Amino acid sequence: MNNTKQKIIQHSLVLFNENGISKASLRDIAKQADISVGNLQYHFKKREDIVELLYFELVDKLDNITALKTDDILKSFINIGSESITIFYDYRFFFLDFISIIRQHDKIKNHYSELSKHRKDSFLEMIDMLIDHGLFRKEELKGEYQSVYKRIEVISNFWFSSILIQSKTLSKKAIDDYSLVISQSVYPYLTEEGRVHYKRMFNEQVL
Amino acid sequence: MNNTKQKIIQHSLVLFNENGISKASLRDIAKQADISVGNLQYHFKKREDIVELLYFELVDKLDNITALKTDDILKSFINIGSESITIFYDYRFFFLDFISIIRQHDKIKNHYSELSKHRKDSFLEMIDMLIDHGLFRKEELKGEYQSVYKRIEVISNFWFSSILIQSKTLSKKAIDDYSLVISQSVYPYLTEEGRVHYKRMFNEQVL
DNA sequence: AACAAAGTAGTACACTTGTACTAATCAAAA
DNA sequence: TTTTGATTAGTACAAGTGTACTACTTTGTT
Repeated sequence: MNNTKQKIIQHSLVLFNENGISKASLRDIAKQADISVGNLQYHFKKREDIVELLYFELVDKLDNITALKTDDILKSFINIGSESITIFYDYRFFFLDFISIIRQHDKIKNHYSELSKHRKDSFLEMIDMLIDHGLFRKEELKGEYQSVYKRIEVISNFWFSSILIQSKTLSKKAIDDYSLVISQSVYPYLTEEGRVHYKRMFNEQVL
Repeated sequence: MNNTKQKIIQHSLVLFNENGISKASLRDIAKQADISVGNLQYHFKKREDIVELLYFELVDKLDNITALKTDDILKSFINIGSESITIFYDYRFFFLDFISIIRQHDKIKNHYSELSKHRKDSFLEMIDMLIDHGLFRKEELKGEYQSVYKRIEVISNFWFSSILIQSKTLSKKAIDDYSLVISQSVYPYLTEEGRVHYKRMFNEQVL
């Protein structure tokens, strides 16, 4: 990608993450990237093109999460979550402005919808494997693990928003907090054997 | 409250809920309420005053959730959640624009922060009661129920946002979906006796 | 009836925004 | 070297926004 173009999206990302998309005017971005507004417009015909490009950058990075095939399947299950949220953090503007973006970009909306479906399928597949390995218990309610996924989905999409509501700023600590909350949310579904693994992984103090 | 003022906030709420705060200009609101912009400005010096007033309306309604002291304590536990989310729905603009509101209104941010703390305390008290009654199991991880609350908090705050990401519009069905997801999220913490109650309440098909 | 206060309408202004447009500069190929 | 196309800067404009301001109308009190 062009050097200038690179500079633009790089600085856009910073501005977006800091104060939200709506607070970053084209003039702000141009100034930050140390180029003229005319130049900015030359590279991005429409303002929203920047957002789209950043979104698909995010998607790319998510696609490249390798399952990290450890022999410990529970560990890689948890790892995928951690890696995802780490990428989310880098593009947090997207999640902080989720609704307004979705309302404006049908393309992004549709794409993310599809992406979520895939992620859900992968999740459920992984759960099946974990059940087969005797680490997770079987479903006791109808659609129980779908419901588990739904919860994790909401929490991951809006974790940073949730943090920002209560604290002044957002830091990388939010990533670890997320991992803790998610792993704890999964704990009750573990079998005896699964809990042994869990304990080993987190050195969690089981009461 | 004044009749005109009432009309303003009523129509503001509709517009806000439909397309988000940022898409509702003062002229839009005035037009919708069938008054002049001048008149609108007479009643609300600053645009943000409307938002604040609506927010405190929401808070008022939340305060008035009576515990509905059924003899069934599990039922009233679930009921509080349902009633909350029903009120949330009426003021959904607030949750759909959560971050931008928070960024703009320190007053609201601080207030909601406090409110959340109270809600958390109430939640944990209720859990203690449920444990005492033998319906919930004891904590097995450190801060386990705090983590449960955190999850419920995020999900309730961003449930409607989450729905809107995937579907075209928002309907009251979202309320029931929420109740299902939340009750399922609590199920694994129930004791044997608790699960009997649960089954009775929801006629849930336990596999 | 008179009058003060509250309520209402309409206009105007200053500011910001996205973006269209033109001219200047640069890079590279012929 | 010339020339062509890509890149950059700067200016201008139209639209929309919040809000200040003035004048008119209604209401209620004395």
